Amino acid sequence: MHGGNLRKGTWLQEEDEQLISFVTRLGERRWDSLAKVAGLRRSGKSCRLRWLNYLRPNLKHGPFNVEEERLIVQLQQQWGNKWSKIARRLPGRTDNEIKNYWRTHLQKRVQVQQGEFMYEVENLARDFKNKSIDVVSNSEGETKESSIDSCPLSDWGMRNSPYHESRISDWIEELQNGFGDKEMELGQEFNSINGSIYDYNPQQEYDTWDYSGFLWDL
DNA sequence: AAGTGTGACAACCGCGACGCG
DNA sequence: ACGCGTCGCGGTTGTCACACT
Repeated sequence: MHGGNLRKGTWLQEEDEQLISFVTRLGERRWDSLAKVAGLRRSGKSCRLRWLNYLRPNLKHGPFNVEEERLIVQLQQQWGNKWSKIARRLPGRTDNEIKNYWRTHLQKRVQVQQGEFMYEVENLARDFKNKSIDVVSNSEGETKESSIDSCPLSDWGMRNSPYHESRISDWIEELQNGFGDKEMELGQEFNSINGSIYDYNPQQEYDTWDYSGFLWDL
């Protein structure tokens, strides 16, 4: 097909009406032929896109609701930019619409929200580190250096024990059982901090929604 | 009021997959 | 098996409206 005489850009109402009329009669196929038969100076691709994204019946054209937003973010994280696949889970929405909505509305929100989550975790970790240095100083009369700054967060819990325990929970337990009141108090504090970071249940699948409560308020 | 920046959405483009003769 | 036309997908660009200076 020669593209020299083809129209581009925004569709006119007459073109839409013409397209609807011919797709209804001929079906959603052979777009190049359909465009010719319909007398549309558009490429088959352009006709197909226009039909699928805007003219097809049962399309929703309003704003996305919260449930749809949640689903988009969840599925995007699960499948990546598989917009057509994601679109199949949102009846009445098109891949193009979802893709645009993701880029203009959701992507930034998710990035901000994830950044804030990591900020919170790092604060807790820093707090935890400071307390651990205090306790070690008190119990052994010297301060041992923590390697938190050089450790990835995921490894940090395992590596940072001043007793070089392989399990940080053992350390917490030891603190709570073996020390005096002051240390016991600290141990409980550790436990509460520790719990917020390390009470990881492998049976539970963590995803964005487990730590993104405020995403929808942004 | 005019110029500029930004966000939202529509449409196009390139490329790979698929089906058919 | 191969070539060609068509389709589907994801990335990118164009356009418009509105906010801001």
